[in-house]
Amino acid sequence: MTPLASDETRPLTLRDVSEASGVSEMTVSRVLRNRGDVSTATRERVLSAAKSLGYVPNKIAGALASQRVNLVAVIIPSLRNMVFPEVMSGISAVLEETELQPVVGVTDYLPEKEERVLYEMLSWRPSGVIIAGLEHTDAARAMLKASGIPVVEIMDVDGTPIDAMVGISHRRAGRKMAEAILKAGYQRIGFLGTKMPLDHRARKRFEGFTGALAKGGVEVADQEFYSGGSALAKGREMTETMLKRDPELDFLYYSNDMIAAGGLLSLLEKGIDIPNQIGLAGFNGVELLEGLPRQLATMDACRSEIGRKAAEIISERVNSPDADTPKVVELTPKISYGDTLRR
Amino acid sequence: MTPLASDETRPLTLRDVSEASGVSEMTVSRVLRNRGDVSTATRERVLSAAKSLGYVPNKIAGALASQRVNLVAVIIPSLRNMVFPEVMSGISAVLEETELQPVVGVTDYLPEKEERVLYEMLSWRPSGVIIAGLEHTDAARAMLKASGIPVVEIMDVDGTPIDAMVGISHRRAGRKMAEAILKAGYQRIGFLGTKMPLDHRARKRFEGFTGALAKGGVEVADQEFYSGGSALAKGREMTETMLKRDPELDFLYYSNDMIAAGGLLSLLEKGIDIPNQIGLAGFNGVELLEGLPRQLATMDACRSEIGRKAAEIISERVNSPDADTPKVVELTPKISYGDTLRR
DNA sequence: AACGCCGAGGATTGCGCTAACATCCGACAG
DNA sequence: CTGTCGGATGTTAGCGCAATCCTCGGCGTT
Repeated sequence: MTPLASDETRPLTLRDVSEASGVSEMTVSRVLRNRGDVSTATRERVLSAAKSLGYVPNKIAGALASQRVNLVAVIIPSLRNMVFPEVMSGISAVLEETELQPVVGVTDYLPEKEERVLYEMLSWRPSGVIIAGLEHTDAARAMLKASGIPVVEIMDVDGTPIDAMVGISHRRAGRKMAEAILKAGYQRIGFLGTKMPLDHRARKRFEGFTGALAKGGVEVADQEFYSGGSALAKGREMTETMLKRDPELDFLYYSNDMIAAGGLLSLLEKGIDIPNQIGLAGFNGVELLEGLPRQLATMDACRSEIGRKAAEIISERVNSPDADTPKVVELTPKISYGDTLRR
Repeated sequence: MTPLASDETRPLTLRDVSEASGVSEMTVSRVLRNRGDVSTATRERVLSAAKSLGYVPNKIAGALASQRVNLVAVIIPSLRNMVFPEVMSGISAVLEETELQPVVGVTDYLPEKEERVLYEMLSWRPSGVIIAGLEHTDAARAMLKASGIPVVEIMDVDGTPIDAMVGISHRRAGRKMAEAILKAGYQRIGFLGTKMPLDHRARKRFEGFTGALAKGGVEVADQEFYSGGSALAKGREMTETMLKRDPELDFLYYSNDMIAAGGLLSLLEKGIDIPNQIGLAGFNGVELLEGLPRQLATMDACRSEIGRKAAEIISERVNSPDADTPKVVELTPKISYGDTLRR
């Protein structure tokens, strides 16, 4: 019970446990990993010795010796955008059933940082990589190819994967929303979103959106972009700015739900008739929306499903390297009209 | 430039680079780590060889050989509560200046999972541990003590740290809010929060809160607890339930800002006069609040500062193990009255 | 009684790298 | 011309574990 913690903590090794329990290191190793035949008697002796010493196996040594590392690198742009924690949940949920473990790296939407983080992670020789987006530096792409491990690019399927990809088509998502908006009879449409040079998925949605509008003979009447700050507050600000500039707008399409929620609150306060005078739509289907005064029109990005599928692909590939797992999984976001988009 | 990626990818080692550049493995190692004297000529030869092969060092082997691992384990209950990503930001910001790297483990607020996650992380022999909360299983506590590495418990300082702690006093936070509420003349006070058996910090706030109310001769008039679901929606529901049960309430104290925001939206829709008919307060000071129709009264939990301080302690301890770093850092949350708490 | 088999456990080797020491060589002082 | 110093490199020996192969003894079979 009492961890004896040798006087001045030389770190414990298998040898310590083996000496304490009178068997060879190998047997201790077998017991601790539940591998190979060990009699119940010695197993128990070893376990109690390990416990009383407070021994924690050294995975570094274990991984080096066995050439197996049960880690999956997960590389995402940010943790502060709720989208990614939700993807993580999906990943964790699946990996928990396996012996694999996710390890997160954050890129802050910077390609060079992505490259650095990737290098760091690969240097731990993970069993697989899940990485957000299809856009990477050449070096990053080369590393991923050369790594020889399963790589799943997630969130987006508008492009060519290095290995496999799981996500939705953001172009199509933008298009679908544009079609729904036109069908509902809106005409004068504003777009509000993030500054897009680094947010490829928002850009693709925008492209799909404007493309579909164009097909209907409509152009985006006004645009507004932000970066940084409280998304809710920015949504408010941008909405007010835009409506001041062009009071005739009858629809606002936001590149994410948070700014859309800000816009919604702002318009409601002004007593504007939603969805008749102005319609609104966001993107993502975040949980937060459920508590808003009106159900915001949005499009579910299948976040948790993306995480789950990606993790499943990695897990299968790790367990049976030659089984042919899908290379492209395109999920279909469904539009939800809520109360802010006429039907 | 072209990663030659030997026909059927035997993973690259130092030896491959050493052969490709005609120097010993040791020299390659020195170059790649920027350690020791190497002439500029060979340095460049080695670097270009490494690059053209696409060599990525193996940190597993490196860590085993050098007995040094530049990882800091960060163990938190959840990523879906914005509090923790914000703490993470603080940690990352500081660690980025050092050679240390954070690795996140998530416990889902479950003590046994915390224990498992901790065991996993310690088995990678990190250089330090940052762990949320002061409440851990005996086994977890024992592991941390025995690990011989710096341990910083964060978020909370109401208790005794294993090694060091950085946070705020949640009891005091609850007390302060109670005092502000009483001083403003509110009398009939409701409390709404998470089910608390596992949320020790919410519990401590509640204790401090009721304690201070008691001193003012007031008791909490009604309580309501939730778990799971969209916090914003839950805040709405709970608020409505509670007011139906006791329409005389004149103040609602929520254990976090998200449910408080839900309550705020709900009350505003009903046209209730805030803060005169009913006052509201939350806890955390989340960024989201900035976009709400009213500025919610809250108390800043110093999240990013906690992360930064914790990371600084770890970093200092790693670099100079005997320098005496502070063992307890108590930050002082400041109350912000906003528009929902009379002054 | 001879044989083989299997469960239980030990001995050896090496994973890829770095610490620590050893070596080599040219420069420079005396 | 010798001694010495230090910059630049190589050599050796593990780090802590798991793969692999090995030993040993008991047991059932024919």
